[in-house]
Amino acid sequence: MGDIMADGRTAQTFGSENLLFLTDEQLRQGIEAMFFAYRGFTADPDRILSELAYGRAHHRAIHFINRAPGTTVNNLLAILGVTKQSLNRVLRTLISDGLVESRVGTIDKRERHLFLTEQGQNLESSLSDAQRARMRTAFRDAGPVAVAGFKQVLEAMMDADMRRTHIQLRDSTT
Amino acid sequence: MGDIMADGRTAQTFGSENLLFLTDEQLRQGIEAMFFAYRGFTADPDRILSELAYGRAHHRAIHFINRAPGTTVNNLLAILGVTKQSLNRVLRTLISDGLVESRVGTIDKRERHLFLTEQGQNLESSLSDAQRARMRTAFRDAGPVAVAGFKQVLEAMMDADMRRTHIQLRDSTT
DNA sequence: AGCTTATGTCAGTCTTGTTGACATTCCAAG
DNA sequence: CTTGGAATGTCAACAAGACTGACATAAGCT
Repeated sequence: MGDIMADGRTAQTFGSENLLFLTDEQLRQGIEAMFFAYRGFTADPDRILSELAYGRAHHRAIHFINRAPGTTVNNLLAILGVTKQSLNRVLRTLISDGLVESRVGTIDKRERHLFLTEQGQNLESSLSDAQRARMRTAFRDAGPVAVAGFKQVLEAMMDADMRRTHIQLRDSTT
Repeated sequence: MGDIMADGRTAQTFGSENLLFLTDEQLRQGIEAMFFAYRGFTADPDRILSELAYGRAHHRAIHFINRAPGTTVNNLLAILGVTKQSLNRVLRTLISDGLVESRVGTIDKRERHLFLTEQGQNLESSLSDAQRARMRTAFRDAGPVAVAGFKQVLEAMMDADMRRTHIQLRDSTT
């Protein structure tokens, strides 16, 4: 359809042998690699979470509250890309379980600023440790050049607003 | 915890400046990059699917049936990593909607071999086109070296059995 | 003949997402 | 000062897609 040639190469392939890595087959392999890798990426924290009756949504909230302590609900909403009702259900359980603290804003009292309690930080650490251990092994096995390429491709794959959020988080902690 | 040093570097960091990309901060950035990129990765097909009352589960089934036509239900189960009840629900709708055909095996009549109908192939194409378009742009922007690194890290991140499945699929179509 | 395998199906549960409606609180503009 | 809108929270209902457990059927294997 459209730009697909009969032999399965894209139009860009012609005129430059450097672009042979853009065959449909190469792209499909990239797609499958993302699928299988994401499974591995989430497997370790998922195991820990399932024992605590929490899910991935709780992990994501905990991760980004840890990353940007004092963030508002609205800000977290934008990062996570879910509805406030969805996030609220997760936050409610985390707050009532004593993992997250919600403080009314001093400047704007409508806003709630979110922080991890000590207990929340402990869970964050154990989830993060598991995920980082896998990432560390993968990075070490692949080497620095591969890691640079990995990040480059991932950033190019994001939506523009997510790329902005990602870069902002990245640079704020470097 | 455990191997985390006070300054946030991992134990491996010491003794080799080449391994500075393994700081906890670098690993965290990798984790977030995966999260944001995966959102972009699924965004385009998700839009198409939502108009057809299908979800990601249908997409995954269609993708791998297209990739390995004639595959059995059991085989697909292993690739997708879900329960047969979960997969069956998806397959039932796809078969009754005329996108997938299920043929009783000739050698082993217990097995069902799965194929995309012409209609199924059409949907696969439009989903795949959308996803490949994004992947193609990302690959082109990042360049061949980055793409090689990207694939290398993703493979290192997979569980061993998923890596086997991935490599098997990759080599069977090259 | 009996055990195992492959598949399908029914019933129930859980997480996580959705929409819609409505209340509260507060800032800011008229 | 009042009113409109923004930020937040809550309730209710619903759907997708994962899960477990149980059971049925057919076919292959020993």
